[in-house]
Parts: sequence; structure tokens; C-alpha cells
Amino acid sequence: MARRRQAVTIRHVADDAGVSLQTVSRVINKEPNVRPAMKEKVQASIDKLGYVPSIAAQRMSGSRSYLILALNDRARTIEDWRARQGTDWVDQMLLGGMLTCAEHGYRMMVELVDTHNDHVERELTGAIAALQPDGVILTPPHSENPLITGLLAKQNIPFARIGSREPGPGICLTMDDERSAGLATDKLIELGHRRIGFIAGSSEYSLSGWRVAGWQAAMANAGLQTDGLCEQGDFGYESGEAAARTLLSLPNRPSAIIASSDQMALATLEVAREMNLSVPQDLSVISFDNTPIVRFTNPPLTAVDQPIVQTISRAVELLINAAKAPLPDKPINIEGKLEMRGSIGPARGANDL
Amino acid sequence: MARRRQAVTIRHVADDAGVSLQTVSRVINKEPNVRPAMKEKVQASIDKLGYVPSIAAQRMSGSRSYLILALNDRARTIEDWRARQGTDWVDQMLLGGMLTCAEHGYRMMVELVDTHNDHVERELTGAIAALQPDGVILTPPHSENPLITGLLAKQNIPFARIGSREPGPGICLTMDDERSAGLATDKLIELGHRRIGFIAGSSEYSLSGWRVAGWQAAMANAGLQTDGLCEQGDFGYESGEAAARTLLSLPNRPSAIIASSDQMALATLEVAREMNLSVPQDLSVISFDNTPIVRFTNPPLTAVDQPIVQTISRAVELLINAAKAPLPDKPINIEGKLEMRGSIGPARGANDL
DNA sequence: TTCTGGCTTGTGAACGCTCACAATTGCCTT
DNA sequence: AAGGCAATTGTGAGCGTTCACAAGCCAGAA
Repeated sequence: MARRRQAVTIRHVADDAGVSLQTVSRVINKEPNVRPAMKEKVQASIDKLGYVPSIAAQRMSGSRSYLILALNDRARTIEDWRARQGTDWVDQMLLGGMLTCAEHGYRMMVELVDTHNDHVERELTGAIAALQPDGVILTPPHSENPLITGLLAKQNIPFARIGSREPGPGICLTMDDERSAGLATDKLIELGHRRIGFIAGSSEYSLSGWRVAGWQAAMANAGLQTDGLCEQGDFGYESGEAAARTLLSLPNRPSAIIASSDQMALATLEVAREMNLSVPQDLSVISFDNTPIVRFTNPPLTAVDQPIVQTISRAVELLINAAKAPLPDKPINIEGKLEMRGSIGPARGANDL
Repeated sequence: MARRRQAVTIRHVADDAGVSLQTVSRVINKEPNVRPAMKEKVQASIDKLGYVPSIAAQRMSGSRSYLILALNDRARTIEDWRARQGTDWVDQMLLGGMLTCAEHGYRMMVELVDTHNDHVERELTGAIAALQPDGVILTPPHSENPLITGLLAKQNIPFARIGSREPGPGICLTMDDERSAGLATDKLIELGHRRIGFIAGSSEYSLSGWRVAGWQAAMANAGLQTDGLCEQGDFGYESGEAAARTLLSLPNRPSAIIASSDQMALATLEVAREMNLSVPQDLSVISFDNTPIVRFTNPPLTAVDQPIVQTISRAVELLINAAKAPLPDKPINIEGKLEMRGSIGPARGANDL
């Protein structure tokens, strides 16, 4: 294989425009203090030759790498991955991140790392040394791993923590889970439901706790009981099935269930069908995430939309900007909203109230 | 922001081990002709110092970039992306590609490019100049875009074309669409179905045509008619809805339908429900892709599993290897298989046959 | 007119690594 | 024991870009 060289380098542009390398560099980097006429001349040469700076060289010479690294939980095996289902999240992340990166001339790279692995530290330092990204995005559960956040802080790399609120280095972005859960709960209460069950997500994610808290607060606020109405799940389908079965087998079963993930809501729908409960007449269901799948269930699921794309997009912008301005200290909270579909309805006998 | 330098460079390792830079380089690159004792000594220093070579520097000095670029169709907007649904494909690609890359010390980067855009050429050359990948993976419909393949060939970059068979530069990998469609058709015929409808995918993808061909061949082979039983779709839900409605409104409606995508199969299920046809008693449905969603429909969909992960994984391996051995000329065909679930059953009156 | 000081542009070095080639080593032959 | 050849190690240059600094330029003030 022939050694592949850059086709057109900064030198070609400089020669073509009859200026120095540095001047071209300044135009590329949109630095101030370049006379408009000069800038135009150089830009013309760049366009003419189709010049694109080599990221490798840019990185080498100590400037930015124009790279944002997104750290994601890695499935140990492919089966594992498939079994989890909730992968649509990754798509949205990618989408939001990449498009926003592209707008700013950056690129996003995804790295899959196992949180439960002893080698996290090694894998991460390796990735950073190899890639030298300008910023890192941490998704749960990485965002709450002190080993990872500590490492990034030590290396002085700006990073964003999605779905975390722990104070410390890095900017936190959350999707206001309490409020979202509250929103869903309030809606059901408004429809006359008094016994509202909740299926919690994996306790490994602290956002699971926030959601439960939001539900509890809303219930308490309306003077409603929550005892025995919360079942633990892990975001996956099977766990949702078990939880729904437990809740719906209760002597005084809830007339509505909020599930902390679309997968668990799907499972709830299925359990209801098995038990001959029709949705929404006998049971109202609300889910979290609002991945595309919820539009095709029967009935379509009312869901809390997680503004993932928006959140990641915001994170990317902050990280890119971090080269100039320091990251804000305060956590950023992006509000979700309830997307209404057919899976909820008035409680039986609601009009009696 | 402080200029971030590489923490530990090849020089540190060389000093620590008391050898020359080149020797360390040789060890890193697993070159032959390094005495075992030497290799061990160097490796010990590498491990001790936690050295990881800078990809930027490696690329600069003319060797590999350890980067595979995967070109994907870009949704113009976020809404567009969401509406398409079929995003799970991307997940699988990422997964298969990344894990395989990681095994070989490579990384995969995804680039979203609009095929219908006038700037494809510019975007692609830009990405290549900036990233200088060692190989490129093209997914449909990019894999059949002569502008793109031509460009890559001219730049002498090894590339893989997924879902294409057009002769020309680059290695083609397909998932044997005729055979898969044939498999599905044969199964239905075996169950006694005689009128089997087909919903084709977007004509922009030539694999759509292959699937139709596979169905037709299998039907012809069994002496069955196909006239009027094929409807055009575009892989999306809405198109599937329209196609299914047309097929099921036929005076002599088919007792089974094969849809070229999971989304279109979902739509078919929904149309059947509307028309009070129960699946699989009144209608058998088979879909293509086998994305996770099909397990949660009611009934779960029998689907042709597309070995995407396997295919991408294979492509990555070939591309990485292309640095040494040239790419094989012959297209590679990876077989799919039928995954049986509850959406198919014997034809009404099948036992009469 | 001459000088000061800010804007513009240019210069050489450096970034971390691999390439091509040169120098050294070890080992087998004669 | 000397020669020769292959295996092993080392050397200097260069990849494309930006950095720090130096040099040139022009305007307005003295």
C-alpha cells in the first residue's frame, strides 16, 4: 500500500495565495486581526484547491483536536446488547451529538466502555491519550463513576455528565426527572386515578430515584397513598413484566401505572392483555423515554419525552465552548414533557368524585 | 486553557527502557525482528508508564490512522430521523463495527452524509482529508453511489460496500436477499399458503429488488401466481400501511404477507387489526430485519434476521487487513435466517391440500 | 517630521511518531 | 580465525499544523 499523503496541504494554499503558512492558519481558525482583503484571497485559494486541514496535524501542533468523545456503557456481548433493547437511546445521542458537532466543525466519537470492568481506568486513559479529545460526554452510569470523573478532572479535560447531579468537576445536565414524573402523576390524578403504581428503573442510576421521588411527591401533594405501589425494575422488559404482574395482582390493584422506561411499559401492556384488562379502560399506562416504539403499540403509549437530543446537543455546545469560557458551575436541567397518546383515560367512576 | 501535551510519549518510554525511539516504535507496532528480551523490556516500560501512542502523531508520520469511517445516510432533520424509525440498524452497525475495531486496536467513526445532497462529494473529501481513515464502510444507499465509490477508488482508500453488488472497486458485502426472501416464501408455501403478498422496500435500494426477485422465484418454483401481489413501499411505517391496505382489500386477498422491513410489517399487523383479521389465523406475516421491536408486537413477528452485526464485523476485518493483503474481488454473501415467532400459521384449509 | 503603539504578516521551532537508511551485532561458513 | 550475511538496533529527516516571537506596516500624537 502506498503511503498516503495529504493531497492538498496548508502549504499549497499558502503558495497559491502568495502568503505565509501562518496567515492561512489564521484564516482557517477564524482568528481576528486579518485584513478582510487578505482573508478573502486566502479563502478563495482554499475553496479553489478544496483544502481541508488535517485533524491529525492540528492536534499534533498542540491545538484542538476537534473531537468530542462520548462514553457509553458497553454491552459485554452482542446478545447482551440485543437483550437490553433500550439502545434507541444511543441513536438519539449520536444524532444530537453529531449534528451539533458538525455545525461547529467538530466530530463526535463514541467509545464503549464497561463500567463494571476493572479496566475502566485503563480503557479511558487509553482512549484519551490516543484520541486527545477536546471534551468528553459521560452518560449514565458512567457519569456517576468517581473513578472516571476524577480521571478527567485530573487531566483537565472538560466533560459533561448526563443524568447526574453530584457536585464536583464537570458540568451536569439532567432531564428534570422529578418534574417529569410529577407531570405524569399529576395528569393521572387529574383523570381521577387514586391508586397509581410506579415501576422504578435500575437502582444503579440515580435518576431512577429521582423519578420515584417525583411520583411520591405528587401523590403526597394530592393526599394519596404510595405504600406498596412501587416495584423495582431495571429498565428491561422482563423486569417490567414481573413488576407489572405484582402490581396488577394486588388485592386493590392500581388503576394506573407509570413505568420508568418504554420497555417496562410495553411489558405492562402485555401483562394487562394477559389479565384481560383493557387499556385505557381498566388501566392507564404512562412510560418514560418516548422512543419511537411507543407509537406502534396498541394502544399507543402516552410517554414522558426525554429531550435527549436537546440535552446532548447542549452538552456538546458547552464542551466546545469550554476552550474559551470555563464550564458553568450550576447543573443544567432540561425539562421533559408529557406526550399524550391513547394509553391513558379517566379512572373508572372518576365522575363520582 | 493550558495547552495539553501528551503526558507520556514514546521518548519517555525509550529513555526509561534505555533504547532508541525506533525500537519502541517497533514494539508498539508488533514488528518482527525484535529480540524477545528487548521486546519484553520495552513492553515493561510501556506498561509501567501507561504509555499509549498518539493516533494523531502516528497518522502524521505517515502510518495508519487506526480509523475506519462508516458513512451513513443522514436524516436532514431530527424529525425526519425520528420518523424513519429504522434507526436500530445504526445501533447494530455501530456495535458490530466498534467491537470488531476495538479488537484490532482500531476505532470506528460514524459520519452522516446526505446522499441527495449536492455536496456529497465535498463532504466526503472533507471527512477523508480531515480524518484520513484507513478504510471506509458504505451503507446503502451510499454504497451504490458512483460519485462516492469513484472518489474513494481515486484516493486509493480501501472501502466496503454493504448491500451492493455492482462490480467495481471496493469489496461488496450483501446479506443474500434473494435467498432470504425465498426462505420466507418457501416457509409460507410449506404452511399451505398459495396467495402470498409482498411489500417491497424503497426502489432506491437495489436490495429491494433482490428481495422481490427471491419471492417471485420461490413462487414460480411452486407454480404460484404473483400478479398484483406486490406493492411498493419505502421501508417506512406509513408506506407499509398503504401497501397492506391495498393487498388486504383485494377481492381475493392474500393469506400471507411478506414485508421488506419490520416497520412495514408492524403496519401490516395494525391494518389487519383494523380489518378484524386475526394473525396468524386469518393472515400470516413475515418481516425483514428482525430488529428488537418485533419481539414485542402482538403476536411477535416471524422475521428474516439480517446478520448486520456479522456483516459489518466482516467488513471491518477486511478493511483492516487491506493494509497488507488486497481486498478480495468476489462479493461476499452472508446468509440470513428465518426467525420463527407467532405471526405465521397454516393457511385456512391447508389440510385440504 | 519623527516617534509611539496597535494592527498585520512572517519566521523558525516544536508537536510525537514513523520512514528510509545506516550502523551494529551475532552467528554460521569456509 | 576471518569473512559474510542476516538479524537487530540506531540515526536523521520529515509529516502538516500551530506556537511564540519577530518584523513590518500604518495611523495619529508630539
